[in-house]
Amino acid sequence: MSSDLDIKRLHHDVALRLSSVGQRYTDGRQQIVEFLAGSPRPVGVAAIVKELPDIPQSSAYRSLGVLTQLNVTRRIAGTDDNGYYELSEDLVGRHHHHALCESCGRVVDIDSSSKLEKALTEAARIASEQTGFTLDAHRMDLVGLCRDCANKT
Amino acid sequence: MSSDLDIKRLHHDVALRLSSVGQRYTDGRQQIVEFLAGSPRPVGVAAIVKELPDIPQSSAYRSLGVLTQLNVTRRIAGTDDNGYYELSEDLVGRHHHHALCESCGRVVDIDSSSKLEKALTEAARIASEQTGFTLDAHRMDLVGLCRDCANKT
DNA sequence: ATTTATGCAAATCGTTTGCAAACCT
DNA sequence: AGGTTTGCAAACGATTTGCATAAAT
Repeated sequence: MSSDLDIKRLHHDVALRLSSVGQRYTDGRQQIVEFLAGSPRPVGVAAIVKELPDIPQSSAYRSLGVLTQLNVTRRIAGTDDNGYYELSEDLVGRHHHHALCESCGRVVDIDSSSKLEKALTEAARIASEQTGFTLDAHRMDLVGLCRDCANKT
Repeated sequence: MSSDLDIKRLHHDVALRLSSVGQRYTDGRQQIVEFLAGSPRPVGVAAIVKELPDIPQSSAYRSLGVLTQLNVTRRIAGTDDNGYYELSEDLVGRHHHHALCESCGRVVDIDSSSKLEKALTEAARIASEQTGFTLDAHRMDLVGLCRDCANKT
Protein backbone atom coordinates (compact mmCIF):
# COMPACT_ATOMS: atom_id res chain seq x y z
CA MET A 1 0.00 0.00 0.00
CA SER A 2 1.08 3.56 -0.51
CA SER A 3 1.11 4.78 3.07
CA ASP A 4 3.83 2.28 3.82
CA LEU A 5 5.95 3.65 1.07
CA ASP A 6 5.19 7.16 2.19
CA ILE A 7 6.47 6.49 5.66
CA LYS A 8 9.65 5.00 4.30
CA ARG A 9 10.14 7.95 2.06
CA LEU A 10 9.41 10.33 4.92
CA HIS A 11 12.01 8.69 7.13
CA HIS A 12 14.45 8.75 4.28
CA ASP A 13 13.92 12.44 3.69
CA VAL A 14 14.22 13.27 7.35
CA ALA A 15 17.36 11.17 7.70
CA LEU A 16 18.87 13.06 4.84
CA ARG A 17 18.21 16.43 6.38
CA LEU A 18 19.61 15.33 9.70
CA SER A 19 22.74 13.75 8.31
CA SER A 20 23.42 16.81 6.17
CA VAL A 21 24.23 18.68 9.37
CA GLY A 22 25.87 15.79 11.19
CA GLN A 23 22.82 14.88 13.22
CA ARG A 24 21.55 11.37 13.79
CA TYR A 25 18.13 9.98 13.16
CA THR A 26 17.78 8.15 16.41
CA ASP A 27 14.98 5.90 17.45
CA GLY A 28 13.34 8.56 19.57
CA ARG A 29 13.35 11.02 16.71
CA GLN A 30 11.88 8.45 14.37
CA GLN A 31 9.12 7.78 16.84
CA ILE A 32 8.30 11.45 17.05
CA VAL A 33 8.28 11.91 13.28
CA GLU A 34 6.10 8.88 12.80
CA PHE A 35 3.70 10.03 15.46
CA LEU A 36 3.38 13.44 13.86
CA ALA A 37 2.90 11.80 10.48
CA GLY A 38 -0.03 9.84 11.85
CA SER A 39 -1.82 12.77 13.42
CA PRO A 40 -4.48 14.71 11.53
CA ARG A 41 -3.62 17.90 13.39
CA PRO A 42 -0.73 19.56 15.17
CA VAL A 43 0.04 17.87 18.47
CA GLY A 44 1.16 19.31 21.76
CA VAL A 45 4.25 18.10 23.55
CA ALA A 46 2.14 16.73 26.36
CA ALA A 47 0.35 14.46 23.89
CA ILE A 48 3.63 13.36 22.37
CA VAL A 49 5.22 12.25 25.61
CA LYS A 50 2.01 10.60 26.67
CA GLU A 51 1.83 8.53 23.51
CA LEU A 52 5.54 7.81 23.45
CA PRO A 53 6.26 7.10 27.10
CA ASP A 54 9.89 6.14 26.68
CA ILE A 55 10.68 9.63 25.47
CA PRO A 56 11.16 12.04 28.36
CA GLN A 57 9.94 15.59 28.03
CA SER A 58 13.35 17.10 27.73
CA SER A 59 14.28 14.80 24.89
CA ALA A 60 11.03 15.52 23.13
CA TYR A 61 11.64 19.23 23.37
CA ARG A 62 15.21 18.86 22.23
CA SER A 63 14.35 16.65 19.31
CA LEU A 64 11.55 18.91 18.22
CA GLY A 65 13.97 21.77 18.46
CA VAL A 66 16.45 20.32 16.01
CA LEU A 67 13.72 18.99 13.75
CA THR A 68 12.14 22.41 13.62
CA GLN A 69 15.45 24.06 12.85
CA LEU A 70 15.90 21.70 9.92
CA ASN A 71 12.37 22.45 8.78
CA VAL A 72 11.30 18.88 9.30
CA THR A 73 8.68 20.04 11.76
CA ARG A 74 6.93 23.29 12.39
CA ARG A 75 5.82 24.80 15.65
CA ILE A 76 2.42 26.42 15.96
CA ALA A 77 1.81 28.69 18.92
CA GLY A 78 -1.65 27.96 20.22
CA THR A 79 -3.90 30.52 21.85
CA ASP A 80 -3.15 28.73 25.11
CA ASP A 81 0.56 29.46 24.81
CA ASN A 82 1.40 25.84 24.26
CA GLY A 83 3.51 24.64 21.39
CA TYR A 84 1.88 22.40 18.81
CA TYR A 85 3.95 20.56 16.26
CA GLU A 86 3.35 19.19 12.79
CA LEU A 87 5.45 17.97 9.90
CA SER A 88 6.49 20.76 7.60
CA GLU A 89 4.58 21.30 4.40
CA ASP A 90 7.48 20.58 2.12
CA LEU A 91 7.80 17.11 3.64
CA VAL A 92 4.18 16.15 3.42
CA GLY A 93 3.35 18.15 0.30
CA ARG A 94 0.03 19.33 1.62
CA HIS A 95 -0.57 23.04 1.95
CA HIS A 96 -2.95 23.94 4.71
CA HIS A 97 -3.83 26.50 7.34
CA HIS A 98 -4.97 26.37 10.94
CA ALA A 99 -7.99 27.18 12.98
CA LEU A 100 -7.20 28.00 16.61
CA CYS A 101 -9.84 27.78 19.29
CA GLU A 102 -9.55 30.82 21.50
CA SER A 103 -11.30 29.04 24.31
CA CYS A 104 -9.67 25.61 24.65
CA GLY A 105 -6.51 26.06 22.60
CA ARG A 106 -7.33 23.31 20.13
CA VAL A 107 -5.59 23.56 16.79
CA VAL A 108 -7.09 21.97 13.68
CA ASP A 109 -5.99 21.89 10.09
CA ILE A 110 -7.79 23.64 7.30
CA ASP A 111 -7.12 21.87 4.05
CA SER A 112 -6.31 24.13 1.22
CA SER A 113 -8.58 24.49 -1.77
CA SER A 114 -8.21 26.64 -4.82
CA LYS A 115 -10.94 29.02 -3.71
CA LEU A 116 -9.49 29.33 -0.26
CA GLU A 117 -6.00 29.87 -1.60
CA LYS A 118 -7.19 32.51 -3.97
CA ALA A 119 -8.87 34.42 -1.17
CA LEU A 120 -5.93 34.07 1.18
CA THR A 121 -3.32 34.94 -1.39
CA GLU A 122 -5.15 38.17 -2.09
CA ALA A 123 -5.44 38.88 1.63
CA ALA A 124 -1.77 38.15 2.18
CA ARG A 125 -0.78 40.48 -0.64
CA ILE A 126 -2.72 43.39 0.82
CA ALA A 127 -1.49 42.70 4.33
CA SER A 128 2.08 42.35 3.19
CA GLU A 129 2.00 45.71 1.41
CA GLN A 130 0.65 47.39 4.47
CA THR A 131 2.88 45.84 7.10
CA GLY A 132 6.11 45.09 5.26
CA PHE A 133 5.84 41.51 6.42
CA THR A 134 7.12 38.66 4.32
CA LEU A 135 4.26 36.19 4.39
CA ASP A 136 5.99 32.94 3.62
CA ALA A 137 3.61 30.71 1.72
CA HIS A 138 0.96 32.86 3.38
CA ARG A 139 0.60 30.94 6.56
CA MET A 140 -2.57 32.01 8.21
CA ASP A 141 -4.25 31.15 11.46
CA LEU A 142 -7.92 31.74 11.92
CA VAL A 143 -9.03 32.34 15.47
CA GLY A 144 -12.47 31.47 16.69
CA LEU A 145 -14.39 28.92 18.70
CA CYS A 146 -14.35 25.23 17.96
CA ARG A 147 -17.68 23.45 17.85
CA ASP A 148 -17.33 22.05 21.35
CA CYS A 149 -16.58 25.40 22.93
CA ALA A 150 -19.25 27.20 20.92
CA ASN A 151 -21.83 24.73 22.24
CA LYS A 152 -20.76 25.24 25.83
CA THR A 153 -21.86 28.89 25.75
CA MET B 1 -10.33 68.09 19.84
CA SER B 2 -11.96 64.77 19.24
CA SER B 3 -9.36 62.46 20.79
CA ASP B 4 -10.04 64.07 24.14
CA LEU B 5 -13.68 63.29 23.83
CA ASP B 6 -12.88 59.79 22.66
CA ILE B 7 -10.84 59.08 25.74
CA LYS B 8 -13.59 60.30 27.98
CA ARG B 9 -16.09 58.19 26.17
CA LEU B 10 -13.77 55.22 26.34
CA HIS B 11 -13.36 55.55 30.09
CA HIS B 12 -17.06 55.95 30.44
CA ASP B 13 -17.76 52.79 28.47
CA VAL B 14 -15.20 50.80 30.38
CA ALA B 15 -16.50 52.05 33.71
CA LEU B 16 -19.94 50.93 32.70
CA ARG B 17 -18.83 47.43 31.88
CA LEU B 18 -16.92 47.12 35.11
CA SER B 19 -19.66 48.43 37.33
CA SER B 20 -22.17 46.14 35.69
CA VAL B 21 -20.45 43.24 37.40
CA GLY B 22 -19.56 45.04 40.61
CA GLN B 23 -16.01 45.81 39.64
CA ARG B 24 -14.28 49.14 40.15
CA TYR B 25 -12.54 51.26 37.62
CA THR B 26 -9.50 52.01 39.71
CA ASP B 27 -6.65 54.29 38.84
CA GLY B 28 -4.41 51.43 37.80
CA ARG B 29 -7.02 50.05 35.46
CA GLN B 30 -7.57 53.46 33.95
CA GLN B 31 -3.87 53.80 33.34
CA ILE B 32 -3.76 50.48 31.57
CA VAL B 33 -6.76 51.25 29.40
CA GLU B 34 -5.36 54.63 28.47
CA PHE B 35 -2.00 53.16 27.63
CA LEU B 36 -3.56 50.56 25.38
CA ALA B 37 -5.67 53.26 23.75
CA GLY B 38 -2.52 55.17 22.88
CA SER B 39 -0.65 52.27 21.32
CA PRO B 40 -0.79 51.58 17.60
CA ARG B 41 -0.35 47.86 18.19
CA PRO B 42 -0.97 45.20 20.83
CA VAL B 43 1.39 45.56 23.77
CA GLY B 44 3.05 42.95 25.92
CA VAL B 45 2.75 42.94 29.68
CA ALA B 46 6.46 43.70 30.01
CA ALA B 47 5.95 46.93 28.08
CA ILE B 48 2.93 47.84 30.16
CA VAL B 49 4.67 47.52 33.49
CA LYS B 50 7.70 49.32 32.14
CA GLU B 51 5.64 52.29 31.00
CA LEU B 52 3.46 52.28 34.09
CA PRO B 53 5.98 51.64 36.84
CA ASP B 54 3.61 51.99 39.78
CA ILE B 55 1.66 49.00 38.55
CA PRO B 56 3.25 45.74 39.65
CA GLN B 57 3.22 42.77 37.33
CA SER B 58 0.69 40.83 39.30
CA SER B 59 -1.77 43.72 39.29
CA ALA B 60 -1.28 44.23 35.58
CA TYR B 61 -2.03 40.59 34.92
CA ARG B 62 -4.99 40.65 37.22
CA SER B 63 -6.44 43.80 35.73
CA LEU B 64 -5.93 42.57 32.21
CA GLY B 65 -7.64 39.38 33.24
CA VAL B 66 -10.83 41.05 34.34
CA LEU B 67 -10.74 43.53 31.46
CA THR B 68 -10.40 40.68 29.00
CA GLN B 69 -13.26 38.77 30.61
CA LEU B 70 -15.45 41.83 30.19
CA ASN B 71 -14.34 42.16 26.59
CA VAL B 72 -12.76 45.52 27.25
CA THR B 73 -9.41 44.14 26.14
CA ARG B 74 -8.36 41.24 24.02
CA ARG B 75 -5.37 38.98 24.40
CA ILE B 76 -3.34 38.02 21.37
CA ALA B 77 -1.00 35.05 21.75
CA GLY B 78 2.24 35.91 19.98
CA THR B 79 4.45 33.37 18.26
CA ASP B 80 6.80 33.83 21.22
CA ASP B 81 4.14 32.62 23.63
CA ASN B 82 3.82 36.01 25.24
CA GLY B 83 0.51 37.71 25.71
CA TYR B 84 -0.15 40.93 23.84
CA TYR B 85 -3.11 43.07 24.71
CA GLU B 86 -5.25 45.58 22.85
CA LEU B 87 -8.60 47.27 23.36
CA SER B 88 -11.44 45.21 21.97
CA GLU B 89 -12.85 46.11 18.61
CA ASP B 90 -16.28 46.97 19.87
CA LEU B 91 -14.78 49.64 22.11
CA VAL B 92 -12.60 51.27 19.51
CA GLY B 93 -14.83 50.59 16.53
CA ARG B 94 -11.97 49.70 14.25
CA HIS B 95 -11.89 46.26 12.69
CA HIS B 96 -8.42 44.94 12.02
CA HIS B 97 -6.24 41.87 11.90
CA HIS B 98 -2.74 41.00 12.99
CA ALA B 99 0.56 40.08 11.47
CA LEU B 100 2.75 37.98 13.74
CA CYS B 101 6.47 37.74 13.22
CA GLU B 102 7.52 34.14 13.62
CA SER B 103 11.05 35.16 14.40
CA CYS B 104 10.87 37.95 16.95
CA GLY B 105 7.29 37.68 18.14
CA ARG B 106 6.33 41.21 17.11
CA VAL B 107 2.63 41.79 16.58
CA VAL B 108 1.41 44.55 14.30
CA ASP B 109 -2.05 45.63 13.23
CA ILE B 110 -3.40 45.23 9.75
CA ASP B 111 -6.03 47.83 9.10
CA SER B 112 -9.08 46.53 7.44
CA SER B 113 -10.07 47.58 3.96
CA SER B 114 -13.01 46.52 1.87
CA LYS B 115 -10.87 44.42 -0.45
CA LEU B 116 -9.13 42.72 2.44
CA GLU B 117 -12.39 42.10 4.23
CA LYS B 118 -13.93 40.62 1.16
CA ALA B 119 -11.06 38.20 0.74
CA LEU B 120 -10.97 37.25 4.41
CA THR B 121 -14.70 36.87 4.73
CA GLU B 122 -14.66 34.41 1.89
CA ALA B 123 -11.73 32.55 3.45
CA ALA B 124 -13.43 32.45 6.82
CA ARG B 125 -16.60 31.07 5.29
CA ILE B 126 -14.78 28.20 3.61
CA ALA B 127 -12.71 27.46 6.69
CA SER B 128 -15.71 27.57 8.95
CA GLU B 129 -17.58 25.07 6.81
CA GLN B 130 -14.69 22.70 6.86
CA THR B 131 -13.75 22.89 10.52
CA GLY B 132 -17.00 23.67 12.28
CA PHE B 133 -15.35 26.65 13.88
CA THR B 134 -17.27 29.77 14.69
CA LEU B 135 -15.05 32.51 13.32
CA ASP B 136 -16.15 35.47 15.38
CA ALA B 137 -15.84 38.55 13.22
CA HIS B 138 -13.27 36.48 11.34
CA ARG B 139 -10.26 37.26 13.41
CA MET B 140 -7.23 36.24 11.47
CA ASP B 141 -3.55 36.24 12.22
CA LEU B 142 -1.05 36.17 9.42
CA VAL B 143 2.27 34.63 10.27
CA GLY B 144 5.47 35.63 8.55
CA LEU B 145 8.60 37.65 9.00
CA CYS B 146 8.61 41.32 9.86
CA ARG B 147 10.84 43.57 7.81
CA ASP B 148 13.59 43.65 10.42
CA CYS B 149 13.81 39.89 10.75
CA ALA B 150 13.59 39.33 7.00
CA ASN B 151 16.59 41.62 6.54
CA LYS B 152 18.63 39.76 9.13
CA THR B 153 18.63 36.62 7.00
C1' DA C 1 -19.01 47.42 57.36
C1' DT C 2 -18.66 44.92 53.51
C1' DT C 3 -16.88 43.97 49.23
C1' DT C 4 -13.20 44.54 45.94
C1' DA C 5 -8.36 45.76 44.59
C1' DT C 6 -3.58 45.84 45.64
C1' DG C 7 1.20 44.31 46.50
C1' DC C 8 4.35 41.25 47.77
C1' DA C 9 6.17 36.68 47.68
C1' DA C 10 5.55 32.00 46.65
C1' DA C 11 3.67 28.67 43.45
C1' DT C 12 2.73 26.89 38.78
C1' DC C 13 3.36 25.49 34.10
C1' DG C 14 5.57 25.09 29.75
C1' DT C 15 10.04 25.06 28.17
C1' DT C 16 15.22 25.22 28.34
C1' DT C 17 19.66 23.90 29.98
C1' DG C 18 23.92 21.71 32.59
C1' DC C 19 26.07 17.77 33.06
C1' DA C 20 27.39 13.02 33.20
C1' DA C 21 26.30 8.65 31.12
C1' DA C 22 25.10 6.09 26.88
C1' DC C 23 25.33 5.92 21.92
C1' DC C 24 26.77 6.09 17.23
C1' DT C 25 30.47 5.83 13.48
C1' DA D 1 38.45 8.10 20.28
C1' DG D 2 35.44 11.93 18.92
C1' DG D 3 31.30 13.93 18.37
C1' DT D 4 26.12 13.39 19.36
C1' DT D 5 22.05 12.18 22.02
C1' DT D 6 19.95 10.96 26.19
C1' DG D 7 18.00 11.36 30.89
C1' DC D 8 17.66 13.33 35.01
C1' DA D 9 17.31 17.33 37.78
C1' DA D 10 17.78 22.04 38.23
C1' DA D 11 16.95 26.61 36.09
C1' DC D 12 13.97 29.71 33.51
C1' DG D 13 10.45 33.07 32.19
C1' DA D 14 5.70 34.13 31.72
C1' DT D 15 1.67 33.91 34.27
C1' DT D 16 -1.19 32.79 38.42
C1' DT D 17 -2.34 32.61 43.17
C1' DG D 18 -2.51 33.03 48.61
C1' DC D 19 -2.83 36.10 51.84
C1' DA D 20 -2.75 40.15 54.47
C1' DT D 21 -3.38 45.19 53.76
C1' DA D 22 -5.50 49.20 51.58
C1' DA D 23 -9.22 51.33 49.08
C1' DA D 24 -13.83 52.06 47.47
C1' DT D 25 -18.81 51.94 48.11
